[in-house]
Amino acid sequence: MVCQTSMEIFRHFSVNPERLQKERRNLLVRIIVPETEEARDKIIKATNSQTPIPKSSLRVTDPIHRQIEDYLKTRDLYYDRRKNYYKNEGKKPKDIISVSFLAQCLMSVLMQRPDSARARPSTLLEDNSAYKKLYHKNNDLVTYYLLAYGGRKAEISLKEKGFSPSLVTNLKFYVVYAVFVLATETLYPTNKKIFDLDIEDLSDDLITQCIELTRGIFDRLGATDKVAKGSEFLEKLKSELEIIIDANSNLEGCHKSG
DNA sequence: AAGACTGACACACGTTATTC
DNA sequence: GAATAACGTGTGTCAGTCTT
Repeated sequence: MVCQTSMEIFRHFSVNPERLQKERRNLLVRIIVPETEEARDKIIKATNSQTPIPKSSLRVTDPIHRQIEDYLKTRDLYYDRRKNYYKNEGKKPKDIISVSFLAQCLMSVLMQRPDSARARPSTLLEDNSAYKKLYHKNNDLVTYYLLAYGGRKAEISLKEKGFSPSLVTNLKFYVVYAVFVLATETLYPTNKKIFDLDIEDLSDDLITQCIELTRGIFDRLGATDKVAKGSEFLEKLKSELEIIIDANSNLEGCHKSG
């Protein structure tokens, strides 16, 4: 890709200005200034189609991803639609949300598939019906923000608690799922339910509770990669979450009647 | 049953932080 | 300010699982 090449050349001569004198090679560059963002993305898509690129990464030219990027930016999260764009802008890694990470959070919560998010992240995105469900144009952008925010917060929390890198990857999407289940009080959180949430609903306490819950089940099942990729973990987690939800709603019932 | 596909892992490399 | 340590990133291999 030309922008990548030109970027590298610029960096090279920025670091080594003296080499500019000796350099005699030429490079033909065609500069196109698109009128709109849509046109720009079409060009990217067309020029990239010469060399095969996985479908999932080409999807990021869909309008919905630009909308997500624009929205997250207003909340100080940076959606890495164009790889390394925000890194080059000097944004902090913890504020940069990769396309695949958001996708994994989405499938964990909206499709209740943390196992797939952990083990087979791109497979689901290749499937058109799943993709359309996760990135439906009617989904409110707040939903994407809350999922990105909650996902990143869970990830950071796991790291801060000193969990090993592999344990973090094995647990994080289950934690994200659990957090949103308890926050929305349903095993099957929808866009609508998440939309009604607030940042404060995704508290440190809730995340800690979910980390302990998932960790406990994971350990009991053997704490291996296989467990994190399999289906039993999710089943156990769901049934324990259901018990907690019931207990919470009974508690509320008592408060209201009493 | 085979092939596709995944993340973990190890490693090399470059950048940033720390120390003296 | 240089030397060193710590950290982060990219790449390739590998074992294991899921899909067909």
